[in-house]
Amino acid sequence: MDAATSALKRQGISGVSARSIAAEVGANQALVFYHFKTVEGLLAAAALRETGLRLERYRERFAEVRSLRELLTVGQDLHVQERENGNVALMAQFLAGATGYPQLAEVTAEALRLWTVEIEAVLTRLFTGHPLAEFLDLAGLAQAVTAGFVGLELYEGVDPAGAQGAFAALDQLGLLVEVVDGLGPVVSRAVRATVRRQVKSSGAE
Amino acid sequence: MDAATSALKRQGISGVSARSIAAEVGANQALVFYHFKTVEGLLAAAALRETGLRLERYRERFAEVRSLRELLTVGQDLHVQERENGNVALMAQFLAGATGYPQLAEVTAEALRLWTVEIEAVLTRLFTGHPLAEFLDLAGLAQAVTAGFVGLELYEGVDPAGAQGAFAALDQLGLLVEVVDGLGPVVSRAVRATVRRQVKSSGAE
DNA sequence: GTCTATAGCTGGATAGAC
DNA sequence: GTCTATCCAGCTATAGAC
Repeated sequence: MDAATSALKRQGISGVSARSIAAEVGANQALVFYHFKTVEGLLAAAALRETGLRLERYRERFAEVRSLRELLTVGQDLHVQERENGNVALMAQFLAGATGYPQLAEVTAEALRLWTVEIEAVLTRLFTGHPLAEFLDLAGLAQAVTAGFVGLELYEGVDPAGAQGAFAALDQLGLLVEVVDGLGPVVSRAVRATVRRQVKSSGAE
Repeated sequence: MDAATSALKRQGISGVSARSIAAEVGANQALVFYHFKTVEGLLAAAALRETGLRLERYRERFAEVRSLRELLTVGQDLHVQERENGNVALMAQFLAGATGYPQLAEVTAEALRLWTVEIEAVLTRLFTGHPLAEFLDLAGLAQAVTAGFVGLELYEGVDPAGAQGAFAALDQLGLLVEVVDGLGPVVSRAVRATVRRQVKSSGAE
């Protein structure tokens, strides 16, 4: 499975094969079929195992997050580290492989779900007791965060400077939100009242 | 080039070949090499042409956007339409193909840049005269929006319901932002002053 | 469980007829 | 510009020795 992931990182989904994977660890090509039945089966197994490893590694960090900007910081660390390890390219390959490889599509969805659950837990913690909590769909936002992160990862794959710029802009935006958020109870109440009115009239989806 | 994109949509980067592309239009496999030198060359040419077509089609819509939520709406329309046409899967294939196919990486970056420019123009229009305009990095945010959109597209590829949830949550968030934004000059001035102070002390990146 | 060997296929790419 | 024919490399998957 290690060989599968590293072959995928190096050669992409279109270059990977039972042979290239086996060569990665100096093993024999036929073993892939003996153990995993098909190449796709091996890739799927490797994907699930890999996601588990990554999640374990970051669960602690997630638990320590106390603000949106801290979440972004963890995201950035994760981004840098995972990129160095090549796991970003890996995700791209799985997403691409989802077209035409149903088994791969399934495990990729499962992997993203696992990340989303983790993020939703963080968001729930952050917004417990927040005046606007009732107007936010945290499950949906967690999905948006996961999706956005995936997008940033892939964006960096083809335009590193652009991704940097995006992260910086988001950090600045996070700062803004925090400031607005910290304006105090008077503003907070005003916002709350206005939101309630507006939400009613516009019919929040 | 039409054949190239449609083959890519149907079979993914790992399934595409000079033969499968040629078969798509009942042409001969050797023509790929005659006209484009390599398969990768054909894919790159097709990518650029496709991006141009998409952009033309949405430039008008972008020009009519008057708020963040309208931008999201256009994004959602774009999302639905492009997904129906299979252009989402296409983008995933290009991003994945960027690993190991340098020419593909280059044109993919170029395509994303073109979208980002378009979005930055919209953001600039939206935030001209806005009290917080000076604290926002619009170029970076445009990149973040493009990246986020790509992520959502790919997310939907493996988990359609999840992407729906993300879009809904973002819409709700957009509503919130608009409400806060419309609180009037008093709050607006307070935010501005506070932000200025905070930005100075924390040193905005 | 791991190997060799091999069948059968599909791929990129070229030469050359038309 | 489009085709046929072809070379050769690489692929999945299996059979069977060890």
